[in-house]
Amino acid sequence: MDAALLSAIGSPRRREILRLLWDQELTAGAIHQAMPDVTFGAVSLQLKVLADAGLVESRPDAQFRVYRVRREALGPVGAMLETMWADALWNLKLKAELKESRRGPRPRRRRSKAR
Amino acid sequence: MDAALLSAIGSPRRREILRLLWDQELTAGAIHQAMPDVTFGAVSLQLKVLADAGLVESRPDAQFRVYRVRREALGPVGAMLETMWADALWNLKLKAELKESRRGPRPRRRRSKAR
DNA sequence: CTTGTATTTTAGTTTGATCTAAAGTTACGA
DNA sequence: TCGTAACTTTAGATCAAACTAAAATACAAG
Repeated sequence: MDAALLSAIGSPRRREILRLLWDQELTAGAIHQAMPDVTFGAVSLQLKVLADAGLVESRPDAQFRVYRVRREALGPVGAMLETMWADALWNLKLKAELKESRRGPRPRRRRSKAR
Repeated sequence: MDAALLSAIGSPRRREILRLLWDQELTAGAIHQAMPDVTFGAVSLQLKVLADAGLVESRPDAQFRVYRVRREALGPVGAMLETMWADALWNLKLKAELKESRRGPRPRRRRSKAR
């Protein structure tokens, strides 16, 4: 219930992750597969922000790392998010919103392997 | 109850304004007086963001413009903010947090009048 | 120990958010 | 109508969030 929580859920990208994790545990890799427009590294960084804010936690599981939401940390905001996600209009807006809110460099061509 | 609300309360500066307005109406000028580290223009811009998110509204009053919080738009988040503000520890942290989270240019010396 | 897979961390880049300063707008009152 | 006060908007500057690519780490299994 502090400022870090509020700024954590202020980011559409992080809300996207929360939504994926809302009713299932997922590995970092699975989260990344569901977010094809960013690199694995970017997902990992946002997971760290969420973890530092206490909104998600992870445990090792063989060679994987499994993430889950800590709903209790969200308090009443959890219900708000659920309402937003249940709203069909919101779903339609999601893609546009993510595209709009993109920051950072555009994808670059991977340098072709030196031979 | 949409994404604009969540990103609006994600900013410490805007939460500071919400707090000032929480239990009283204030003119834009009065808000600025309570925030001596930013210019009037910056306050006005943040008030616009809050108004666009539906979190505050304003009405003209003679030569002034009076702002007030629309608590109903905040839903359960309002109670969360109150809890945060009631927490004495949070109060101690406020100044440091604002200093840390500053963005944009540092104040420049006002150019001395050409003579 | 080596190889491969999963993830984190680092270094560097881009862009939007936030700011300042100044110009523009609106409304009151002399 | 003119001036002034209150506020908003614009143009430009700076900073940190969010990204990419690549290097580093962790850990399992052969």
